[in-house]
Amino acid sequence: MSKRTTIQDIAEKAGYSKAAVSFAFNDPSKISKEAHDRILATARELGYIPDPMARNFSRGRHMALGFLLPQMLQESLQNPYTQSVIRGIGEVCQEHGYMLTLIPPLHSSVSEAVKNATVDGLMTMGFVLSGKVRSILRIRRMPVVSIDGEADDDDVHSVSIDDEKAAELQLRKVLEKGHRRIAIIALPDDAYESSSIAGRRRKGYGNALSAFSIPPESIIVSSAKATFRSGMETAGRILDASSPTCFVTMSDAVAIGVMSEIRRRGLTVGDDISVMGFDGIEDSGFPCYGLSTIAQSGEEKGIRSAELLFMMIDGKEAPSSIIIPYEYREGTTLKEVKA
Amino acid sequence: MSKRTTIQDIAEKAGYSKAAVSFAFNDPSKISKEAHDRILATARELGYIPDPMARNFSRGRHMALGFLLPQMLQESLQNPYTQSVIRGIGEVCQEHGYMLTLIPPLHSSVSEAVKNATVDGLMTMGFVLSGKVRSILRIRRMPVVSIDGEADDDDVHSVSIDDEKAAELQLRKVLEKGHRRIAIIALPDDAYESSSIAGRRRKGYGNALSAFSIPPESIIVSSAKATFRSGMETAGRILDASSPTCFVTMSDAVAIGVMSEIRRRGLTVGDDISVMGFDGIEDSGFPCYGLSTIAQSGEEKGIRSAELLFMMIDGKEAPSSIIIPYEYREGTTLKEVKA
DNA sequence: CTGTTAGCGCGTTCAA
DNA sequence: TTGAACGCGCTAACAG
Repeated sequence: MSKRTTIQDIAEKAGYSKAAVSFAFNDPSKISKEAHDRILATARELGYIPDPMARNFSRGRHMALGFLLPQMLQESLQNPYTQSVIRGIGEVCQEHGYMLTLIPPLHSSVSEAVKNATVDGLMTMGFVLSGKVRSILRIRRMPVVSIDGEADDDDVHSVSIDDEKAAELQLRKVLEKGHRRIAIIALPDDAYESSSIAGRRRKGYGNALSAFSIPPESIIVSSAKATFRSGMETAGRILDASSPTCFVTMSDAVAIGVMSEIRRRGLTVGDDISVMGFDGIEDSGFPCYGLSTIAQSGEEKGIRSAELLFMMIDGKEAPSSIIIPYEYREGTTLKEVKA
Repeated sequence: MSKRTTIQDIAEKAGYSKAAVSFAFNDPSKISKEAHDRILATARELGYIPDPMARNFSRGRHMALGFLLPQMLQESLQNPYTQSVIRGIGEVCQEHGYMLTLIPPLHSSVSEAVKNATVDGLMTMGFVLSGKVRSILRIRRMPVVSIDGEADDDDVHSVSIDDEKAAELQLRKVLEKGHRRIAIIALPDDAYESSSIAGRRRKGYGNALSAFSIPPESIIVSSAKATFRSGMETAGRILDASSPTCFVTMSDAVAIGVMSEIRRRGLTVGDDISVMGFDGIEDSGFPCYGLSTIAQSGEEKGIRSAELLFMMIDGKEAPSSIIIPYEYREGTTLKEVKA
């Protein structure tokens, strides 16, 4: 197995210096057309492609953005909403000539992963960064954008919607339709903190309830991972034990699971039991069978996050927090409660 | 903005050589416990983390596998089957302490992307690598695994099922149920080649048809991208123009779209029109409402591919082609044709 | 066994 | 157009 062809080999064979070869590939205007031609011809002949890692190393750039995966690649990637966010990020990366690196916990450790990540910036979605991880990021001077994360933070910039208000709107719509036997399926609090997305939305639910003078105790609240299956299972458990007139979920994926379980039991979504989702994954081409939901553009979140990250990487002034819009999307799964 | 802390700084401050510092992080057994402690303490104090890029550069490894995205990040990532493959890859990466890099066409060029990809190996799914790309890969000595790609190839190893046989089985099941007015929705041929996945499966369909002595002309064949939306639209067009008793698709995503369109028209899947899928995405937690399908494990494909890649990276002997099993999965969407 | 020296990997880029 | 320094950590060879 012969050694790789290096810039040196080309320089020698072509009769120029390493610098000239480098220019031939990066800035032909700095050398003569003749040199340029000769060098490229030699490169083609010997089969030479500048080693991207060496290149990145000397330029001090990785040409990749990282997406930090909290735990299981499994769950996160299963959610169509996450996918649309990734798609948004991917678009921006592509424009900038960047790659997108998925970073799973390295040997089960997020901090190890962050220590070793060869990326110019990092994004995270919906989970609270531990102090340890943040300190590593600070030492590495790595720009971070937290999607759906804590809003006000010195180091970590964020992109999100106003989750409290959005959740309040969501529940208001349900209450306005007369529902009182409501089952809320929240996202798991990844921390017990109220700064988490689930915490903020719960607060919004509280606001809606008190606006309608409804005691929080009358509402069934459980939580489920943002997957279809988890939605099915949770709905199953709830329906075994009680009979809500409406399910309110914090994610469309869960809502779809709930709907599927409702149908499995021979009931009709909408007429028998109402369902309210959150995310608006129909936008990403996913069939949602008329799911009523709070729509927020995952793609836009991804785009804005990546753009934010690139601003930081380029040393430009960047807003510490971006709030994107949301809206109630009327569907056919939320109906007036039966008398 | 002060400079990053380097191994040099730690060496000086701790009173040891650079080598000692390096050992402290990589192979503590080569130095005394005392030195180890002092060095790590100093590192913590000054805020030092070995630069992963420099590390990778000197070790000659990227610690990342690449997943080449043919065109739009959009479509590929939208398909639950692709996701399950990625999940499989992710698992293996995690075990090996590797990252997974998604590689979109760089500035719209796949070859540019491949030239610049900082990964130790590459995977591709369901599309034929151009000669140009292959030559780049050869020059870069980059191991490649093609998932669902060409089977027999010198450089490119592959992981797939026996698509021809699987497709034959799929159509046989449909024919056995008495269907004759059949609409096949194939995948687009990404090349006009019969070596493509769509080509191989079409061949299988041909075999099934001739086994039943049915003229191929009596079958409606169209093609659609592997997305829900595309499935809906294509089904819509077909139903506007004709009335098949059964849809046969090359992907569950399309099948789900078809089912959704059938329902939208007030018809019942199974009783009015049968639907047959391909992939078995239910395994990945996706609600498929009893879709009859040819199941192949995406996760296993991902796992085997990544493992294959790691063998090649480690210079071990690796099989040039891996065939994984598939099976017909009976559901409720394929029924006996009405008399 | 502990620790050091020195050179390497491969392009990039500045001063000449 | 080029020589030489540089980026940063790894590691073979060697000395105490």
